[in-house]
Amino acid sequence: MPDQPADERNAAEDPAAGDHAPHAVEGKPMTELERIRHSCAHVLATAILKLWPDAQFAAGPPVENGFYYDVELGHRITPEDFEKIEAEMKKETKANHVFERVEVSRDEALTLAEKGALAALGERPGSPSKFKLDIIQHIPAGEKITLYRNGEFTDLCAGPHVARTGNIGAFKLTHVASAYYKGDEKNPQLQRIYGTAFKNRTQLDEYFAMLEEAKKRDHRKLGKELQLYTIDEDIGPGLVLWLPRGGAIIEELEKLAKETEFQAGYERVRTPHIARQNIYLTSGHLPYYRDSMFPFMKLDEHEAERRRLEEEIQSSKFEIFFKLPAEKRTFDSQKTSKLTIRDFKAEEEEERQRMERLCTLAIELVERGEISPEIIDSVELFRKASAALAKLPQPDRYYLKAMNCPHHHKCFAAVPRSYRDLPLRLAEYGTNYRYEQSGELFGLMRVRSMQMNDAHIYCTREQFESEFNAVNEMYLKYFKLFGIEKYLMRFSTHDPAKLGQKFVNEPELWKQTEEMVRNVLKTSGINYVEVPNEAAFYGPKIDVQVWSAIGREFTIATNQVDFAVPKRFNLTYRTSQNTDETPLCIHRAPLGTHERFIGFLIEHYAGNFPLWLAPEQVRVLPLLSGADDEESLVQYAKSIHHELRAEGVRAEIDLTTDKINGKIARAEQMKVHTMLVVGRRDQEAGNVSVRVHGKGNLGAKPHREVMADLFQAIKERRAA
RNA sequence: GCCGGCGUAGCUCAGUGGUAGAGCAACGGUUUCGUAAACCGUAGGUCGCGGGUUCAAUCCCCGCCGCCGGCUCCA
Repeated sequence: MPDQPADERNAAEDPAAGDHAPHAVEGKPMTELERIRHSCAHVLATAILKLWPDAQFAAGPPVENGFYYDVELGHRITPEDFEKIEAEMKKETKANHVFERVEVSRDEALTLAEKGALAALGERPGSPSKFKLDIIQHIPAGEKITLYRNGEFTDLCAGPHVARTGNIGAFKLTHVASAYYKGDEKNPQLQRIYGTAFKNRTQLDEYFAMLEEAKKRDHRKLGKELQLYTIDEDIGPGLVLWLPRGGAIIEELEKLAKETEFQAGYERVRTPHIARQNIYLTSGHLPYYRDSMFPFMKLDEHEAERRRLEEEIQSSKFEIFFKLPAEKRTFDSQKTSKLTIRDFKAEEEEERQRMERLCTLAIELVERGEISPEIIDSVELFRKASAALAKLPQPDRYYLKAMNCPHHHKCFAAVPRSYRDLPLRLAEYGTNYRYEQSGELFGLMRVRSMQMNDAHIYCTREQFESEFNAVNEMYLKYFKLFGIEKYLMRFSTHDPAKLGQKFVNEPELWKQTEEMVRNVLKTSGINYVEVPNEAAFYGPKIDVQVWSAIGREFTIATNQVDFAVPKRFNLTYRTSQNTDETPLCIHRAPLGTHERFIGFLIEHYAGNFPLWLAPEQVRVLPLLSGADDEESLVQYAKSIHHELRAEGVRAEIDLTTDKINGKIARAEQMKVHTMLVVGRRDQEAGNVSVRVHGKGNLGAKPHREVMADLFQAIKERRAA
């Protein structure tokens, strides 16, 4: 990275880098590969300056699979420019310049930046290195400031670097995108040029070959090819239509979840997709997360009347406002960016009261003869319309639910609860709708409608630890079943300094629950990291990250402790001492949402689902020629097909008269798990010939044996 | 939401300022055929949508919608 720690922080926040990314952290030495990439970023900047001398550079760190450099430049760099830039870079690496480290004082650094000589080939009078200037100003006092030189190029940089530009073995620019300076959308947008570099050509080639492989696993590509799902723009972006083959996977996942949860003592509830506004005021979601929810549906029997009155109020407001002397217009509305629930509810009322004060003032002024009496008409109109509006019944507002908790809390509250009822575990594959920003939508991974493997566990403090542990056990069980080896639990905790602001003011509960969660994680030997200051406002949480085979990282599931919202809902149970107590709530979703989880599974399995999950488990392929004497062979094939269907196996049969090679090719392309080839020879011997996707021809076996094995493999959810 | 790129048949893609093609899939026919594609034929498109420039627009310009790569965001 060419810059000082300010930039390293920036890189550390780069989602592309990820927490597992081996990027440089202050105080930790860079790996050799990182030094190569970091140095290559300097070479990139050098090349860009040779082509466009007025380029201004910001940050250029190594990231997970390469490096980037952010540049401000009038010319819009496109991939067509890459060849040109790479040619210049080549010259620089061929020249084999030394990376020379120079320690400078803060003043020297500032002077150079003023002269435009940082991230530059020399001084550029009149165009200071503005981003570098800003970075220098953010370097903490007392910290060393260093420059690195390679050839003509000098950059502000904490290092380290490879010894010489020639040590960068092989590199390639990959793409260009835009990024805000320091990741803040209020800052200018820069062009971010991505590239990658390796020790040698072979490794670079291997990397690109790996990318090609990864592309083949992309869930969007496979999802289309395997006819799992579609997203139709007439239905809406981010709204997934599950086709029968994808629906089959959903069925299996739900069967799995229902079995597992039943055995773990969960009970299932079913709740509607919408709810009235009030519930989201109670839960706190509406003031905080209104932007992520679809706009409400308004059911208003008095719509026309209400609109008329609102217009009257609006116009009389303006009349009053403008007829008042300027200095009396104390109209400034408080900024509502930090809405609390109460504020939200009271917003309209406060506005009305503000106006009412103005009305009273107006009347006083008229009485004192300070202003013309015609304002009285407006005041009367305003008061009349306001009163009439207040009398109208409030319209109903319904929201699509963005989460299931409020509905489940109401299920808890519907029946008087005793400590004997706890823990109460309410589960539902709930459908949620979230209005994600358009630019966020991404295949199945980020959608606007989703179905979540949700449940809320209501328990006492004494029960908490064992309940939380049981949830974790369930996660581990699922990881094993799906062969997920690389996972990480991010345990997000609170910052005591922010109690009452970002986090509910319950210091004891925070401490207790965090300690209990930590205990569970430690004793169960789960792979986790603790992330301070990232908890939910109502309690500590665990985000479960897994990595797909193409190295994409996904937060697949979440597991949260909630000791605040149940209180808001006045949820209580009767204790053995005959007092009322608020339960703790554990929110958990081990299989996340169908959308994201299946998206993950597609990439994880590369579309080659194990038998129990495969959309089409078996296809029967009779060897047919279309001749007249094949009737009994057709019957044999059909009987096998029927037998499978009768056992609930997703089996199809291919009765076309295509050659067997053609039938097999089609079945393989759709990644059908097991193909049963039946010809005359098999029929006569009571056999079927088994072919398994990815394993090829396994030869003829007795029909009964094959069936029994298929049923068994499905029943035990065998891995392959 | 922001910056940039892209949008041609069900799918993968070619193509041009003079209203469009290929392969696969589909459909019809022919084919005695044992483990990744037999052969012939037919049909299929308002070239994302709307406006503009032009004698003429799928192609050039503008707006919108959608997708892709990033940024921001992610209870």
